[in-house]
Amino acid sequence: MEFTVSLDSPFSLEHTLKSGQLFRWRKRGEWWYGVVSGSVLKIQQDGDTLRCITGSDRLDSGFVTNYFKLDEDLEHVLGTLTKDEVVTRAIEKYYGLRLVRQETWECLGSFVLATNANIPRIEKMVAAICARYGTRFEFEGDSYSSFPAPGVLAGAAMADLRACGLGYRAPFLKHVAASVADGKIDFDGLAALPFEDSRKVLLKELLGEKVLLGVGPKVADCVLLYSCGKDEAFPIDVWIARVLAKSYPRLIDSSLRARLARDGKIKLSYGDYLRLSQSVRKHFGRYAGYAQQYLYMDAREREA
DNA sequence: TAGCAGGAAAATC
DNA sequence: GATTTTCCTGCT
Repeated sequence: MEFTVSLDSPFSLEHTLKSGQLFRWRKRGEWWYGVVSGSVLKIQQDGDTLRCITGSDRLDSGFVTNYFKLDEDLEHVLGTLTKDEVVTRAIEKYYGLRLVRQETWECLGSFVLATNANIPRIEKMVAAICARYGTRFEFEGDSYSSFPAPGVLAGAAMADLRACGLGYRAPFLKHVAASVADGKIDFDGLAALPFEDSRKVLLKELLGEKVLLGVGPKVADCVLLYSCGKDEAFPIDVWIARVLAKSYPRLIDSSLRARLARDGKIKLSYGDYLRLSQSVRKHFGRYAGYAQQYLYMDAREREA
């Protein structure tokens, strides 16, 4: 199926797909190829038009609009952020970068793998579990695999999971997959809850047993921001922590600031994370997640 | 709450 | 080629 989507709000496909939210997009020639919802979405931006070619009728213009959140007025969103030189420069540089709305299970499964790994490695791990456990299909003569269903990963042998290069993350992914397969997390309900409540759901325990092993506040924030439309979520990873320490010290409470100055290294305890997260969300406002994504992109590109 | 381990691969030296 | 770092969380 082939169609176009006209943009009436700023959008940069390139910045969005390279911003570290998604792990399954590759550029070949002028086209971006992604496996989304079990089919290939092939897409190219030409000014204010998106050209799309898909392998499934389900991936129509409505789907694309929803996936890239094109219904969200980016100018308005960025206008609400509390500006300063640092975030203003990042926004100018990567203007059009948008948060996406990916499928919650895939997002959760992917970010469980993201602990202590860099992006090339995460992409490799995700590709490996898709190839090993996903459903294979063809598009334009090439072979692709869907992101595996939770029930499939829940039933996977630990040794096979480890063989995908997951290391110590293998048992976490299996556990999370089993919880999801057993319906212990109400994904649909998440979007309807206030932000802090939705995060509590992802971090919750039942009968003294953690429901989602390997999911702490950072991963929870990623899931809520990238798949549940919680635009106020502000995931704090090592890159963002460095940006905050360098450019936003006044958002960091004195105790943490003192420890940062003392040992230089940035390690956030659970309590540190929640306090800092709240402080930063209060500063940037209800679309804080957009500020986070622009700052993250800028910090990473600067390094490269 | 603080300290540490965890597995493997990428970055860096 | 060795060492350090890596979009962190769980356990004690």
